[in-house]
Amino acid sequence: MNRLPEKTIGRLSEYRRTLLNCLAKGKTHIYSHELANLHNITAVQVRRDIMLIGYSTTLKKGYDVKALIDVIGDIIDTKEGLKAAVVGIGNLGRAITSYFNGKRTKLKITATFDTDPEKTNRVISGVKCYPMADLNKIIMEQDISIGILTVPPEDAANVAESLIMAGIKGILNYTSTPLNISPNVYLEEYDMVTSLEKVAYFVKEKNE
Amino acid sequence: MNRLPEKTIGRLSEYRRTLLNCLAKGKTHIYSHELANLHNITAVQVRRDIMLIGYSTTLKKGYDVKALIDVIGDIIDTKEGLKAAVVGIGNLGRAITSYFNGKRTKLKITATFDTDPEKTNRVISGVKCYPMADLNKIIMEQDISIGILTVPPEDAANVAESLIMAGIKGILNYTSTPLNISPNVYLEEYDMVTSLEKVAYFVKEKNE
DNA sequence: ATCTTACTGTTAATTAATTAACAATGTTTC
DNA sequence: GAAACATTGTTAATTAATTAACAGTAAGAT
Repeated sequence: MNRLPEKTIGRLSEYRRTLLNCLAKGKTHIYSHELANLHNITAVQVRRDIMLIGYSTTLKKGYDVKALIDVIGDIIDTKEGLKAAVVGIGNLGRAITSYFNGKRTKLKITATFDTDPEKTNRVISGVKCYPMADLNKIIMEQDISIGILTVPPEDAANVAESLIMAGIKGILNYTSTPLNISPNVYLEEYDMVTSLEKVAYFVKEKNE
Repeated sequence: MNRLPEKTIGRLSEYRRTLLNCLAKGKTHIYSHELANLHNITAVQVRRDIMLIGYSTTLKKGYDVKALIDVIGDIIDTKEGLKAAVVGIGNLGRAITSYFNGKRTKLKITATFDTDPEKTNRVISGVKCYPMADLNKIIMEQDISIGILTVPPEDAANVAESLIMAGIKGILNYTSTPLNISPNVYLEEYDMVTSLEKVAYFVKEKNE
C-alpha cells in the first residue's frame, strides 16, 4: 500500500474511535454521511479516505462497523504494537500518560522519565517514572520506539537528541521548541499556545 | 487586511515566540533563512508569510526583530486582549492554565470550571476555579470570549453548548469528541491520541 | 418485474498550500 | 566606484487536499 496522506491518517484514527463508540452502542452498520456528520466533514471525504485504505462494501446499508474498525487497525497498528515513553512528567505528561493507560492495546506508554528525584523511581499515572540517567538503557531494553516530549522548552533539544541516540523512531513534541532532527525520525509537533492564539485571531476576525 | 490562511497564522505565532527569544538574547535583526532554520521550514515560506502581513524591510540585514514582533502582535492580538476560560481542571486543564499564567498579556485565562466540589471555589494553577453552575454568569461578567475544553469526552457537547449560550466566540476542544457547533463560533480541535497514532503509523511505515 | 431511490466508489475539477524562479536592490569587496 | 554577492518581495509553477460530478448498483416500492 502506498503511503497515505497525513491528513487521512489523522482522520482514520478519529473514525476508528467513533466507530468503536458506535459498536459499543450496538450499531452494526454506518453510512458515509453518518460518519461524516459525526466529524463535521463531508461524506465524500469519508468515502475517499475509506477508498484509499482499500475497504469497500457491497451492501447499500453502509459500512460494516466492525470490519471497518479492523481495516483501520490493519493500517494504523502494528501486529505486535508499539511502545512509547513520556519524558517530563509534569501536568501535561501526566495527562497524556493517564489518558492512554489501559485504553489501547497496540500502543502503550511503558515508561516515563523526569529529572526531579521526587518523581523518579515511583509509579505515576500508572507508569513507572525513571530518572533521565536511565533513559538510554530503558528505551533500549524495552524497545520503545516513540518519545513524547513534555519537558520545559529549554530542555527539548537535548532530550530529543538523547531519545534519538537511544534508537527512538518517532517523536511527538509538545514543547514550544521546534526540533531540528534527522529525517529518519518522524516528528510531529504541537503547541498549545499557537492553537490558542489561532483561536484568538479568528475570534477577533469574526468581530470585524 | 484580508483574512490570512490558518497555516500562516499558526506560523506567525511560532515566529513571534522565536523572535522574542532572539530579542532576549540581544539579537536585533534576523534573516529569513535564519528564522526558517529555527522552524525547519524554507526561507521562502517565511518571506511569504511576512509578505502577507505587510511587513517589509529596506535593509539587507534581515528583519528588525522588534518591529516584526510588533507587527505580528498587531495581527494576532487585540488591543484590549481576550480572555479565556478552561473547563475541566484535571491534569490537562492544569497544564494549560499554568502554562499560560503570566506568560501573555494579551491573552489570559481568567477563570476555570469544574464539577468536582473538591476543586471548585479555590485557586488552582493560579486561577480561580468555579463550579459549573456559575459558568454562564462568570463568562458573561468577565466577558470571556474563548473556551478551552478539557472535560471527559462524554461531557464535551453539553459544555460546548453552555459555553456558546454564555456568548463564547471561540472554542479550543481537547476532548476526543468532535463538536458540531454553530459556524459563528470558531472551533479548533486537537486530539492527542490521534497525534500519537499518526506518529505510530509513520514509524511503522519507515520500517517497511 | 420494473421503477425509484439512495448509497458507494472513483475520476475530474477546484481550491489551498507550498515551492521555485527571478527581478530589484542594498552591501561588501576589491 | 564597479563588480560580485546576498537578500528581499513577489509572481508563477507545482504539489497537496478537498470537493464536485457522476456511473454503477443494491434495496425497497409499486
